[in-house]
Amino acid sequence: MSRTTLYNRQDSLERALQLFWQKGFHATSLKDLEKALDMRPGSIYAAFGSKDGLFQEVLEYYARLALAELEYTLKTHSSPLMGLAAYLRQLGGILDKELPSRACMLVKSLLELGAREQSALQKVETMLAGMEARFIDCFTEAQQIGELDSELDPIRLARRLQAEVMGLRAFAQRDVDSAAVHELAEDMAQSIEALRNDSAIEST
Amino acid sequence: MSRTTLYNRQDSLERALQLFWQKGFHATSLKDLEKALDMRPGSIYAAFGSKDGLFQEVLEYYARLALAELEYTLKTHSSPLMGLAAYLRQLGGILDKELPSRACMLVKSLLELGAREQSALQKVETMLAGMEARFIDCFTEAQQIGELDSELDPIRLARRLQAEVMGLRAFAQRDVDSAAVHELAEDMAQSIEALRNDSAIEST
DNA sequence: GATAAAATTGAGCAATCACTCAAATTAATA
DNA sequence: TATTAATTTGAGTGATTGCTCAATTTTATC
Repeated sequence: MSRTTLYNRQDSLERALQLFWQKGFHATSLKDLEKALDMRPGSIYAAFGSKDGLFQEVLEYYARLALAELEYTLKTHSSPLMGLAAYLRQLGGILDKELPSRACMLVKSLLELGAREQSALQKVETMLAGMEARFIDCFTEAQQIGELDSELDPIRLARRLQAEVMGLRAFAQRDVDSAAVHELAEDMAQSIEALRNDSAIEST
Repeated sequence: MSRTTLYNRQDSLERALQLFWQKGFHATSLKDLEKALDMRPGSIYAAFGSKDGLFQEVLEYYARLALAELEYTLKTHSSPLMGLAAYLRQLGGILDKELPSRACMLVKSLLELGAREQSALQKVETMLAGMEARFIDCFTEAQQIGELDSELDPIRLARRLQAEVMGLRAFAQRDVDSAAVHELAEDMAQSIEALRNDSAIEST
């Protein structure tokens, strides 16, 4: 009975991600996808239902990667605030890597998608809320260990940080030097570090 | 001889701006434009050459408005830094207005357009550089009147501010409360005000 | 009112869009 | 090896894309 799928789903998502991330949803045609995935239209529709369906699965894949990267950076640093600062500095090197786009794919989608792609847009919103939630946890944890003033609002700080990341990556999409983006990220990282309590700094 | 144009060019640009700003370049069809401008395809092409040509003229119109708004805010405030802070606070109210999009149309275009729209993309880049240049002038002037520490780099501050504006407006495109955006803008505005020299603050 | 030049029209072009489905192919089981 | 069910194929669907141009309409001048 049956026949095992020829195409590796993860691999297909990876290839589709390259395309969608670079060109956006509307500018990516099914012809493009057929070529990139080396699949015929029928196979694509059997596997993913529609262009929109494939896009949404790609979005989830992207968000999973993005969250994992943040998680790794946080884990490999000594404290929440130092971890967030490192995350920003890491983004400062985004022009050196060879990526489909410097801008965040969630933000690209947030700005591009309209009411006709409401379902995907909702997914984007949920994922951005997830990122914000992770930032909130960071600041809350920083307060609990005495790294951050307990008077400050973790939610407000998290939103500010998310806006900074969005801005940094949108700016990096401009035709600018790598050095300019590094400097920008450095300035943002120092703003995070400036939030640290003196006592927390002494213990470093 | 001759016949005067029936359609008002400025009015057409205004209507096209609403569409392009809301839906983006790719998702806006000529059918959409025909309806919005109440013009038949031939007239549109006689007046603007192509969809891309119309889009570029709309971009220029948008940038002119955006720069004028910044200029007005700067002029109606007591100093460069207070003007920039006011500009940010003003953006905090963006959710209250009824605009085609909360995101900056230049940033939307920067993230959406690809190599196939290279000419428009170049225009976007130039206009963003123009905005950055205006910010640089502000910080430089602030230094000249002693409002800003002369050790600081106006270029670096300007890029940071541009990234903040990009981030604020991208964040505002999310499904969030007006209050959250106001708070975010307030925090950014205070970061600008924190740059002011003590002597400048005393003289207020 | 006749003339001429410019502006506007809208049917329709070739190309591309996302997508379908009957037929062919494949692989696991009997 | 034959059977069977799942997978893959790719020619082709109708709709929509950006755009053209011959014909029509309009207005300024004589």
